[in-house]
Amino acid sequence: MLTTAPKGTKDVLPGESYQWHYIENIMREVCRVYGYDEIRLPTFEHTELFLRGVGDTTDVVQKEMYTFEDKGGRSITLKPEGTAGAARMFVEHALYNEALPKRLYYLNSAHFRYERPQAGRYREHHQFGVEVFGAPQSAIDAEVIMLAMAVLRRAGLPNLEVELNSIGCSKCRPAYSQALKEYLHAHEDELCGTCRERMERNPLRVLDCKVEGCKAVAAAAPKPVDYLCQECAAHFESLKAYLQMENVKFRVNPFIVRGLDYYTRTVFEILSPDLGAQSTVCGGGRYDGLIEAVGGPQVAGIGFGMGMERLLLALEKMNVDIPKPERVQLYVAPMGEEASLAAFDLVSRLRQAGVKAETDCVGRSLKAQLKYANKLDCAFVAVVGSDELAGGAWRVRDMMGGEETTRTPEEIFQMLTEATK
RNA sequence: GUGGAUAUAGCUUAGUUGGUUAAAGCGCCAGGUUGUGGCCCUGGAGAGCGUGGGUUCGAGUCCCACUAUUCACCCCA
Repeated sequence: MLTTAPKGTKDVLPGESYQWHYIENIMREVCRVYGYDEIRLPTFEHTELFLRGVGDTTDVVQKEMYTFEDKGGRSITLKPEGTAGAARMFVEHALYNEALPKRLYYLNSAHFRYERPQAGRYREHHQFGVEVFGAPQSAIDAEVIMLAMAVLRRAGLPNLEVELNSIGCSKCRPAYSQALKEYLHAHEDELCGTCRERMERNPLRVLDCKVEGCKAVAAAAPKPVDYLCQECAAHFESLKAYLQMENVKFRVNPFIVRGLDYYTRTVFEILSPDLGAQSTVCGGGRYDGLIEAVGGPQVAGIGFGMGMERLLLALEKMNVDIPKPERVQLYVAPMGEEASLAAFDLVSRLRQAGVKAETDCVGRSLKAQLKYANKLDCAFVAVVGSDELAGGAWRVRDMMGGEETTRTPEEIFQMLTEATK
């Protein structure tokens, strides 16, 4: 117990952190080009925020939140998703008074959901995500989807599928809900137990039930797309036109409705079909009513979340080549105390000059040091003993070929600092 | 929350029909010339077999429970 990480959590080991850096750099770089600014938000929020923002009928809120009372008697929840917190920040700091739209992103943001872990699903996972406030036009929907695709493509992920849907707005939703409920009532006996329950409260969710009987009912059910009001329909058409113009392949999937209540109009998912059961790498949509729901003015919003562990898992499954971290440029192998001091000094100078260098600090024999340097995959090893100290020239071994030259410490310093320039 | 699978050294595994001090490869450490790596050789450290019960003269090997891991459902990133 003591030496086991809690269920559903995962350590990033020293040999794998470079993979995170790889995707983080891509995310930052793509966001830079698209003009998105980074935000960092708290890991926990008042429980109330998620009840109001995400919706208290959703599975996420009802059964997956890590909620507890703090010592001051407040109900606190570790964030299960990122958008509600961003909306809260937007309202709290009155960012709607600044130039809109506000394009924002976050990464390595920890999210918590109490679920049974499995491949690509953790109780604590990290998301890269984007939120844009104050842009109701469909051009932003297209931009956000393209940004997500740009990140995934740059990371090297093949076989991506974009699935798109529109679930309408507060104007057209009631008529649709009505029609859907009537239809579902007529087919109630064909539905599974859960669907019969949620049919009243949250009928949309029946559409993506995976039970065979429900799938059959859902297949013939009224679709949100057929009930869109004129504005929503136009918005959706326009989004599709943007994507087509930019050659973003997508498929309209009338069954994606997403599990968070704040979505309006556009919802989308990006799938990596080779990922197994948890194939959604990225999911998001528009939330034009959320800012108001958390107490702000009426400001449109759209965003997505991308699972970083899932992206990494997909890259691994697809054997995507991630650039290895920089090797140690020089290992200095001293023999004797005096040599150790000289070695320490050269290494310090190299480090200050930005060269990745290392020397012995556990008193190993020369042979053992060379073995160690070999394991580290060092480019060069410099050997210093009493002879070298006396003559002023150290032996420098190229670990690739094995050939040795002699150079003064100053020459070694020059050689390596030149190389990094 | 539901269902299935698995649980032996740091890692990957072997452990015959239950029977002496639990085995191998990799990795780690040290040697194989008194100052030289990657190959090879030798030696060493390291598990008492997930935990707790039970059956038995005797269990890593059988039974039960628990826990953990894992895959799928559900949900979602």
